[in-house]
Amino acid sequence: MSLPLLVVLLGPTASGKTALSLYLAQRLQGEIVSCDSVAVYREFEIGTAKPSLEERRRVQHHLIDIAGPAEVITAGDYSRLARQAIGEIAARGHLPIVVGGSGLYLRALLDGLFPGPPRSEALRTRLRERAAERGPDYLHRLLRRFDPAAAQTIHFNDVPKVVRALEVSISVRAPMTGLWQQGRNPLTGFNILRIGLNPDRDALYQRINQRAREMFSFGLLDEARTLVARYGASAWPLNSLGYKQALQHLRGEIALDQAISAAQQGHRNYAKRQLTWFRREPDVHWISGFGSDPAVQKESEELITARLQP
RNA sequence: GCACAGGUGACCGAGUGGUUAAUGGUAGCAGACUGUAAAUCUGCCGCUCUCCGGAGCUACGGAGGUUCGAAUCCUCCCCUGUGCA
Repeated sequence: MSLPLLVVLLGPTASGKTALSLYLAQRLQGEIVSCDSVAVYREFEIGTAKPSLEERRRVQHHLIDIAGPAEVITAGDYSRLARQAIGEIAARGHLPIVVGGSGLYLRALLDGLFPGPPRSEALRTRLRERAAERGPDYLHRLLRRFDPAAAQTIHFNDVPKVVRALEVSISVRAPMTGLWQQGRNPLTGFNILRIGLNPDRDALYQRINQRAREMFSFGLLDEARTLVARYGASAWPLNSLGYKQALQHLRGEIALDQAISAAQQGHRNYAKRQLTWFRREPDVHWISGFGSDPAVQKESEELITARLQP
């Protein structure tokens, strides 16, 4: 009895994951499970390069627009919801295709997270207040007491990770790295095929530059303005690439062309980080090219059909 | 044409006689990443070789000069900006 197939399509922003996923879903009776930490939010449209409504009518999409702009979705939330969606798709006899650029979300989905507590806003605020009083090293020194092993791995400048480790260690009353020993809760029951898109770096950067510029000409500023008016400037996803720069311009801090080039640069840096993350992902079938390229689409389709017929 | 100001490594920009291959920043490259991850953080970053301790070479517009020693001082030349003509 062979396990149902789960296709995972990964790659940096602007590598053509959407185009490829639409092609594959249509050819192979697939449904798409987005793995994108910003596309989960409604009303974030232009800056997220979500598939269009027309595309979403043609192919069933999941995990897009599942939360309001003022809500917070975490890797844990994503993992649970995505697993549910994948199970349902497989039960329907369709091919689940996970399409993503958010490395942590993908890992949370495939490998799971350690059995730790979710974030605690109250604890975090308290920690940060103390840190403000007692200096920048304070949190890391504290972590050395609560979880020496974690303190060893986490750089003292990496405040968010230090805070999370403290948050876990304090609320569980045991070192976080001890919990890690219990392992993760990986996704089971599927035969996973990972396909990675890896276009030429210069070509990718050019495409990113062009796309980021288009976001502005397609109305990113208006969208950002509306979101701020409705949900306030502190809505978390407004910190995302493109939106952040749009807001800086709306506040009059930078000129429009500066906002555009900052957004382009942010996206380029992000793409590079994604590639670093995905290089560590096991068993990826890397294809060098864009997902919009027919040859790449053909090659991916063949990879999948080879796995479908045992 | 004259008067100022200035030309520094891919870019911006400090340095104004000696621990200077040259502070910072940006870009770029590489890496990390266990519940905000489109976040956050780390390393490398003139060239060549390296037993990774280091060794050699080339560098601050160009050419000369002063000096034990110059990106830093002097002379001439080239170029840029601003002002006056």
